[in-house]
Amino acid sequence: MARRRKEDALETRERILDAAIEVFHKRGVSRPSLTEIAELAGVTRGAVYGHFQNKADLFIALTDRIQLPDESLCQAPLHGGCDPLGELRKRSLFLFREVMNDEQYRRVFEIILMRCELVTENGEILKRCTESHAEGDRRLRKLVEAAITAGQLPEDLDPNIAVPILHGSVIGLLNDWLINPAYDLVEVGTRQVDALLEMLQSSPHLKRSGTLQAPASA
Amino acid sequence: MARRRKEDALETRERILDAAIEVFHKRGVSRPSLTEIAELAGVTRGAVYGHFQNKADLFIALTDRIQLPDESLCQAPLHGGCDPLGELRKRSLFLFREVMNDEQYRRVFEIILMRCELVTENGEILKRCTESHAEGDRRLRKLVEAAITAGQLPEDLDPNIAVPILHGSVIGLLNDWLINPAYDLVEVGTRQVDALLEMLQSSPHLKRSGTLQAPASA
DNA sequence: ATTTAAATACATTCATGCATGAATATCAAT
DNA sequence: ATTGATATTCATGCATGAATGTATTTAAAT
Repeated sequence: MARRRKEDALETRERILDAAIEVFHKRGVSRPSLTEIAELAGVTRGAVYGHFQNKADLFIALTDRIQLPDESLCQAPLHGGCDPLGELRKRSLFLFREVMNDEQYRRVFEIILMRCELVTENGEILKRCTESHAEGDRRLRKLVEAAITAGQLPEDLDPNIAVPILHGSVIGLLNDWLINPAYDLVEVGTRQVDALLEMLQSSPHLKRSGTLQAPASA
Repeated sequence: MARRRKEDALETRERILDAAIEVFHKRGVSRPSLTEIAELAGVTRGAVYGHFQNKADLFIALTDRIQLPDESLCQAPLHGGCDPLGELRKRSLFLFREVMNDEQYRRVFEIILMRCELVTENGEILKRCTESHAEGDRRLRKLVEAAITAGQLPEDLDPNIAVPILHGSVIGLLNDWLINPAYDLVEVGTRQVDALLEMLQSSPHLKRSGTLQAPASA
């Protein structure tokens, strides 16, 4: 074939990306050839190489279109800070809703989560995953500490305990649901977050005293 | 080279398996060739084909040596049933301890979790993952229901809510820790489980009334 | 006329799986 | 204990196929 208009070229690019999502989602990232993706997109391999350097580059372009859960959960630097817990709740529910309702988002996320190999050869996405995870923890910690300062959480709550539990529970529910979406994620998620926040306020098992823990200075 | 004694042959097999763990853990399952694994094991590809049919077969042999978290979490059909909550607690802590202390176990688990592609071409491991997940949910539900019957949890606790939250939280913490093992999993895990069980007993957000939910018949 | 999207053709690389062969372990028979 | 036959582990070499990346060509848009 021959040259298309600029708009057509962009559309071709999108078609390739969509085809790649479908193929990667069904067969993983490593196995399928570019031929397979090209054919599903209705073009030849030449077109793919015209838009992307190689499969890794195509994969990166795909993942750039979505936010990872940790990125979505902990984006802005908690504006204002008047209601940290409300902020946390809002963001969690937003994430649950987005994952549940946006099919395309979900499929890309499923590819990253369980249909690609997080190794150095996939440097870009590996980096994003680990860094967003770490950054998520950091932001979550700030939220929790702000909540303590604001009086929304008890003084003697141990962030070293609360943060990983909170993070693991929310992200864990999300991942679980992706594996087996047998329930209403938004409803269960809402209840989870509410119950967890309540738990942070009241549970003696999350206090600093329990086991020896580096006592927060100041 | 030539034939070895039976024991030597078994040792060769083990060496190949260990080499495969190392290679898969570092570079993922799909990329490395059998040559790479053989060389690390100090043999040639011929030896690998002598012990395993192909890479997929080798990978299966690897994963057969460990239990998945859900398998470990929900093995026996809850013997006796006098103390369901204690049973649940015990199993969770056992899992946390095992993952934290057994390096080999952990590496294989990390391969399954984030260094292989869970697609139909990897049928065996995909099946194990999805089935153990489902079975884990089923067993967890039985435990929760038994706990309600035994009076350890409130009558109006909604298992449809409690089970996914419990499962997601525990498995989520485990997965989180594997990504970034920056804390003591056993300590945080213990506190998490204790706080969660407490939460199940007291939180109004996990009751049946909240939103319309299929009322458990009888 | 020139530029560019996309097809086509081609060379190269590489992993796989198998067939073959070497050399020792194992065991039965003496 | 020695010998001989057999089985078995592992190395080697080869044929095959497939995917990749690039170079070249085509033909339309500007």
